[in-house]
Amino acid sequence: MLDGNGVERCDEFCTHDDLISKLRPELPEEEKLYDLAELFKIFGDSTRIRILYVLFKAEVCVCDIAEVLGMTQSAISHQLRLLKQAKLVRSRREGKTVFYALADDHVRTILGQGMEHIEE
Amino acid sequence: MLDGNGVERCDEFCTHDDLISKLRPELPEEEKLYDLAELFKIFGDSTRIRILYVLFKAEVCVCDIAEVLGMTQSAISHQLRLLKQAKLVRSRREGKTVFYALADDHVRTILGQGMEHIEE
DNA sequence: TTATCACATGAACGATTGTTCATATGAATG
DNA sequence: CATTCATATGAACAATCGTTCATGTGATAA
Repeated sequence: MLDGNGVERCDEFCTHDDLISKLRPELPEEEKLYDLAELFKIFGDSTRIRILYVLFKAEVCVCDIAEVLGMTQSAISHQLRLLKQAKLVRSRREGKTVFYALADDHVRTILGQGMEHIEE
Repeated sequence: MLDGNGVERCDEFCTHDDLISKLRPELPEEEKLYDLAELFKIFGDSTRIRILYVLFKAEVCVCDIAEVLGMTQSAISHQLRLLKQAKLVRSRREGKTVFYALADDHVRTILGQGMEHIEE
């Protein structure tokens, strides 16, 4: 499956060696591509998407998110943890309550672009 | 876990009923949010991200993608199928060879925005 | 301090997902 | 036609992921 395995490689006729040697160095670092996939993985769950849309316009506490989405506080809290680790949301404590909000307009843009795509 | 379950709900004091009743109707349709998550799920895999970046500038055949990424033709083909179903890539047949390319600039924008986010 | 409330977290189970292997399709060539 | 080559696809297994349940943490108030 790796290079040099003749069985899995195309013939000389199909494999455009010059194209390949040109493309390879133009790719971003392997690690960045991995991190990028990890980022989109966070967007790739309907519960998290719904949470992000709840936060689209307002700053909301965990309890209210759970209430709006009809899910347990625990499930929401687990997802908020992932969203925060990915820096898609930020949190602010006020007494016993913790308010969450979208981290920046970057998140809004990505959500908007995605929404445009599926509406085509 | 659904509404009306007192155990899982916050108290009156925490639950901001007016905020909730204001937020709920502002959310996009449940189905759209689900579809949006499905879209981002496609971006959320490093193999697919790498394929998309191979296609970022050039139109490339399946065999060459496999060669550049050092993976089997089968694995690449399976992923290209998902990418095409999500309309992130388009394909063009030329004899025995099938060339793939990014579907539109929408895809480029989403990739670019994501890349900016992780580089912050 | 003790009790209560809002939220966070660890373990575990069921469901989803990506790869491999084997095989099938579809196009060109002899 | 039969063969070859590029690609597509089905089944199956390992690994990852999201939820639930139980419990822990941090803050307020009595």
